Order: sequence, then C-alpha cells, then structure tokens
Amino acid sequence: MEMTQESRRTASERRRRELLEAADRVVLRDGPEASMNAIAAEAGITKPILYRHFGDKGGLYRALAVRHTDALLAGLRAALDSPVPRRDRVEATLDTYLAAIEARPQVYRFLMHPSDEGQTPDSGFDVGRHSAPLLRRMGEELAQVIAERVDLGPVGDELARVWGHGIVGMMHAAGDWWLREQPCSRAQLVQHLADLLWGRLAAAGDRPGGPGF
Amino acid sequence: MEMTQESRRTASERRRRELLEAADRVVLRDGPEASMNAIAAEAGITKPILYRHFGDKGGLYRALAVRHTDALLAGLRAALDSPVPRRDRVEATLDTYLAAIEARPQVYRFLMHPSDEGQTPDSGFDVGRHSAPLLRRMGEELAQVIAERVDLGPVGDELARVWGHGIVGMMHAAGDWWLREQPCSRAQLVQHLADLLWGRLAAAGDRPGGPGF
DNA sequence: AGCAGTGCGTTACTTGCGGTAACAGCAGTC
DNA sequence: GACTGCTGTTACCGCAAGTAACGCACTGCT
Repeated sequence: MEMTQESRRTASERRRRELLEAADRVVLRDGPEASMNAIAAEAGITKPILYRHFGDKGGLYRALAVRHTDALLAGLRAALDSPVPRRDRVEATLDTYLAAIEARPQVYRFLMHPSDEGQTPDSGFDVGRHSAPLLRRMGEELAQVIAERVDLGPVGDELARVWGHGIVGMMHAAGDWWLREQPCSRAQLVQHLADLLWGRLAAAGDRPGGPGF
Repeated sequence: MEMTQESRRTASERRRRELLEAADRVVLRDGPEASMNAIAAEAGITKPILYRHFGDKGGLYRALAVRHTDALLAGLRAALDSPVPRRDRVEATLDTYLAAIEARPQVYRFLMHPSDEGQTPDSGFDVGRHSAPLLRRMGEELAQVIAERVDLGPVGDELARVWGHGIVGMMHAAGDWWLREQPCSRAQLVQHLADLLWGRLAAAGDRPGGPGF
C-alpha cells in the first residue's frame, strides 16, 4: 500500500479525531468519570493506543475540552460581535451561552468539572489550575471585546479584564443554578442578569419595613 | 472507668473533631487529592476508622467543607448585615470574601473543587451536583439578604435569587482569576467589581474608533 | 529478496487508592 | 460470666491509571 509521509500524517490525524469522537460519546453517556478502558472499547481498540495518542487521561480530556470550548466560543463570538446596541449584544451573548448549556448539559458538566488534569507536584500555590480553563478562556475573550469596544478611561484595560472574568462568572453560576432548578424561562433569566449588569441593584430602593430598622 | 451515654457521645464527637482536624492538615498540605491512608496516618490511626466515622471519602470531605463553609459564611454574614449604605455593604462583602481566599488559598481550592462526592447512578441530568455546594449556599444566602432588604417589585423574589447566584459567581470567578495572576490590589478589584454592579458598563460610552465602524 | 525502521495493535503486568471483611481488645451493663 | 458497643487492627477485594514487552503490517533501502 502506498503511504507517503503526508498521507500518514493525515491518517494519524483522522485516527485521532475518531478516537476523540469515541471518547466524546462515552463521556457524554457515562459522565466525566468514564474509564480509559471504556473509551478504548468504544473506539474498538485498547488502552495503550489512547495513551500513545494523548499521553495520559488529562491529555485526552484536555483535547476533548478544547474541541467543545472552541465550538462554544465560536458561538459566543458571533453574539458578541453582532452590530447591535450594547444591551442587545449582552442579552444575545447570555442567551447563547444559556441555550448551549441547556441543550447539552452533559457537555457542559464535563467542561466545567474536568476532575483533575495534570497536576505538577509543585506543592503550593497553583490554586485554580483545575476547574475549567473554559471559564478563563471565556473571561479573557470577553475582556478583550470589552476593552476594544467600550471606553473605560485610563485603567480601562485592567477594568475590562476584571469585568470580563466577573461577568463570565456571573453567567456561569447563574446558569448552573438555573439549570438545576428551572425556576423561570431562559428569556426571563437573561433579562434578570442584564438588569443586574445595567445597575438595577444600585437603582432599587430599600425595602420598606426591613428587618432591624 | 465511668462512661455514661452522654460522656460517650461527647467523646465520640471529640474524636470526630480530632479526625477532622487531622484531615484538615493533610488536605491543606497535600491538596484535595490527599489519600485516606495519608489522612489516617496523620490522625495516628488506620483507614477503617475513618470509614466508620464518615462513611466514605465524600462524607469526610463534606464534613470538612461544611466546617470551612460555615466559617466563611459567618464572616460574609457579618459584612452583609452591617448597617451602612448599600454600596459600602457590597464592598465590604466582596472584600471579606477576597481576603479569605487570599489568606488561605488551599482551603479555597479544596472548597471549590471537591472532585466528586456521592454521585447517585441516576444517569442523567444532575448537572452541577458537583463543584462547590459552597457556591450554591453563598448564592442562596445572598439571595435571601437581597430579597429582604431591597425593594424589587412583584417578581422580586425570583430576581433576588438570580442576582444572588449571579453576584456570587461574579465574585468567585473574578477572585479566582485575581488570585492566580495578581494584576492589582485587592481594594482596586473590589472597586472594579462594585463599579460593575453599579452599572458602569451600561453607562460607559462606545470606544472611539472601534473596529469595523 | 532480504533487512532495518516505524506505527498500530495486542496481552499482561504493576501500582495505588477507595472500600470492606474479619478479627481482637476493652469499657460498661445485665 | 455472657452481652453489647466502641475502638482499633491486618489483610484483603475490585478497579482504574499507566506501562513494558512483544507481534504484525508495511515502507524504504540495498
């Protein structure tokens, strides 16, 4: 059989994609604790091949996460870049994210709770190297968009980054909670969150007859 | 030796506390992946005792988490309840949280990424049962405070819950990012986040010379 | 043809952790 | 003394991550 260098490379890459798709099926079916054996079986092969391709379980999971993260980010970028007023853009972005996690909660769960990846034994301060590089990527992405589209004065860059991560966190936590106990429609949730970002908390009056006063 | 029912109970509880403290030391030293063996060794005993006291690893970790969560929530409640203007209260709360995670990043990391707890094999939609009951508790707590102190009209309760979880998520994500790469002082971060909640994003003007226009 | 090299694939193994018998000592109770 | 209930042990099971060693197919080279 004819097999030049390039065709080999593409074959290997196609194989890698097949493996990733098999892993995807298993993870979506069994959750993030799917065993390497199960994944290998689904792909019709055995463990060592997985290890040759991805190094270790963390490698496989990271590759999976990158795929899904890229897909989600593409959708978010579209909403973020649409040429409509800011409030509409914010709402569209929130809605895109929430629709995504609503449509495929298993994917969402996998991305947000990748158990543990590599973990260098540096024994120290690497807090948060776990838990969702997705969140950080989204935060940075949003920060960039804010920085380049909103006029925030001298320290605007720093501000944009704080807000980027903050808003993403807000979206995430609210979405997580909303997904658990569907307390209202998605559209309502979007409105509520946009209202929050639009300063309605600051504008609201004190409750009459508050406790203690 | 005299040993009535009550003295037994208190003895058992004291033992439990000792075990928890040992576990605490190990977890703070080795991170959330500390093995049950290591914890038992630190406590000067062997595994089965731990299992008799806490059922399984999830039980132990839950007990640990409850301790720390209670402590953190106590601090937050104090900031949340202080009789000062709303903006000051918000800033105090943010600062309390950030000071806590800054002071003890290991505790923070443990609380936020408890790997996985129980996991009933219901095979389905229990997204988010993992990842930090702390976040949810904080969200509910804040929601309650908002609902009882801020006048938000007819659907105020729903709104308060959305905001509670959203704000907590914002605080968490921003704090996590800030802890990794200390890009500014804590005070500045608090200001930035409070500004965000006060609607400065809505108030800011478009950037002159934005891309595409 | 014959031979090294290189991927793909396997079986069989090691290591380590969560979790569990099964058993031993030692209070206090009837 | 027999019974209960607690603390503690050693020794084990099951299972998943990760690895070593080997077989096989195919290519390119001489």
